[in-house]
Amino acid sequence: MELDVASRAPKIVRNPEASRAKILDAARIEFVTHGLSGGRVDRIAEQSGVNKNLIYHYFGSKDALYLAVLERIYADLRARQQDQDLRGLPAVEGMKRLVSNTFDHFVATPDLIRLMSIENIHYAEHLKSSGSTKALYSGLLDTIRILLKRGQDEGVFRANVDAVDLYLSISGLAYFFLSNQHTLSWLLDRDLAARRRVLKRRQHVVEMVLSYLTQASPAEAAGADPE
Amino acid sequence: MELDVASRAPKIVRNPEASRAKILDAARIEFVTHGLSGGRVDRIAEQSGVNKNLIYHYFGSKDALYLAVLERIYADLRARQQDQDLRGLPAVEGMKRLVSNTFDHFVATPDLIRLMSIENIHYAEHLKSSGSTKALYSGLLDTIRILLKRGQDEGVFRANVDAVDLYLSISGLAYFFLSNQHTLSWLLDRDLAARRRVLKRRQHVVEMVLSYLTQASPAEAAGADPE
DNA sequence: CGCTCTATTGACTAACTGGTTAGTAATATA
DNA sequence: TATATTACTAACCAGTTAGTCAATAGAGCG
Repeated sequence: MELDVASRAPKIVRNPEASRAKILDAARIEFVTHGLSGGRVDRIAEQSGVNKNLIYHYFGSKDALYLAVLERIYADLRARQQDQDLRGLPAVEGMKRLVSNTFDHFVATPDLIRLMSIENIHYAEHLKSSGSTKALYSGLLDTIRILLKRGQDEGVFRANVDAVDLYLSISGLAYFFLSNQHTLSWLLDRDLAARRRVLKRRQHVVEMVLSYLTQASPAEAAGADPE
Repeated sequence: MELDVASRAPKIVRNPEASRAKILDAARIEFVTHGLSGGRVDRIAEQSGVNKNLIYHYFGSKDALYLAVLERIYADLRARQQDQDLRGLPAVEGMKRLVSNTFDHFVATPDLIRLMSIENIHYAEHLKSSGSTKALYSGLLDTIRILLKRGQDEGVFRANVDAVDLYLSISGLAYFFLSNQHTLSWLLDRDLAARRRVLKRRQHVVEMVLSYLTQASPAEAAGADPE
C-alpha cells in the first residue's frame, strides 16, 4: 500500500484479440476513406489507440493489413449473402427478390463498394494474392442458374440467358449508381444519395432485369412459332 | 568566331506548349496508373523529361495538375460524344445506337473509367472545384429524352421512363463490367477482357435496355385497356 | 518464485515527397 | 541595344512515411 509517491504504473491492459480488432476496424475506416495509397499507417495507429509497431507485430506490413481488411469485408459479404432460400420460390418472385436483395446489400454496405473500386484501381493485385476469397460467387451464380432454369421451364423467362451476364447486369445497375454517386450527383445536378432517388432506382433496376427476362428473346421472336 | 575552347552552350530549347503537353501526357499516365494519392510528381517529371519545377511553374500543385488531366479527359469525352445525329433516327434504332455507342466509348477509353473511379474515391472533390465540366451531360440527356418521346409516340416504348434513370442504367451496365474487370475476372474465373466476352456483353446490354423500353410498363399492363 | 513467451511501447531511421530557392539563358519588348 | 519577361534547371528543404530496434512488463507455467 504505497500512497506516498504517485504510483506511475501505466497499467497496461493486455488483450491481443481486442487490439487486433481495434486495428482492423481503424484500418477499414482509413482505407475506405483514403484508399490504399492514401491510407496512413500512423493514422490507423492513432485512431485505434495502439502503438504503431503493434500493427506490424500483428499484420507485418501496410499491404498485408489492407489485405486483411479486404478479406474480412468479403467474408462478411459471404456470411450475409443468404440467397439459398430464394431457390425455392417461383421464378419471377425469386428473381425479383434476388435483384432487390443485391441492390439493398450494396446500399447497406458502402464500404464494400469503395473497397472494390480501390482494389480495381490497383488491378486486383491484393485480391489475387488472397487464398480465401475465390469461391465467393459460386453460390450466387448457382441460385441465378436455378431460377433461370425454373423460369424457362415455367415459360415465363426467355431462353439463352447467361448467368454471368445476368449477374453482371444486376450488380452493374446498382453499383454504378452508388460507386459514382459523387461525380454523377455533381454532373447531373441531382442528389443521388437522397432516399427517394435510391428507392426509385431500386424499382427501376428490378423492372429492367425482369423486363429483360420475361420478354421473348429476339431469336425466338424472329423464329416462326411463338407457341 | 571562337572555335578554340569547346563551346559549352547547352543549347536549351524553349518550347512552352510542347513542355506543357509532355507534362500533361505523363501526368495522365501516372494518375491513371497509380491513382491520385499513388501518383508521384517526381515520376511525372522523369517521364515527361522536364524539370520538376517546370510542373509547378505551369500547374502550381499536384492537385491542380490532376485537375488539368481530369478536365482534359472530360473535354475529350465531350468532343467525341456525337449523339446529335441519333436524334433523327427511329426510336428503336436510335436507342440501340445510343447504347452501343456508349458501350463502345467506354471500351475505347479505359483511362476515362479509371479516372472516374479515382475521382469518386476522392468524393469528386476536384471535379466540384472545376468550372468547365458541368454541362457535359445535358446534350446526352436531351437526346435520350427525344428518343424516349419518339418511341412513346410511335407506340413502341413504354411510358414513364425517367431519362436520368435510363442513362444510369445504360452507363452502369457497361461501366461495372469494365471498371471492375480485374476483381471480377478473378472472382468469376473468366477473362472479362477477352474480345469475345466484350462483344457478347455489348449485345447483352443493348438487349436488356431495349427489352425494358419496348415492354409495356407494369402500370399500363395492370390497367384495363391495352389498346 | 523464477522463467519464458509475447503483448506492448517509445524512440529511431532511411527513404521519400511535395514543394521551394536561387539562378541561367532564351525571347519578347521598348 | 538595354530591359523586362518567361522557360527552364540543379540543388535543396522541411515534413512525412513505412518500417525497425531495443526494451518493458503482464501472463502462464514449473
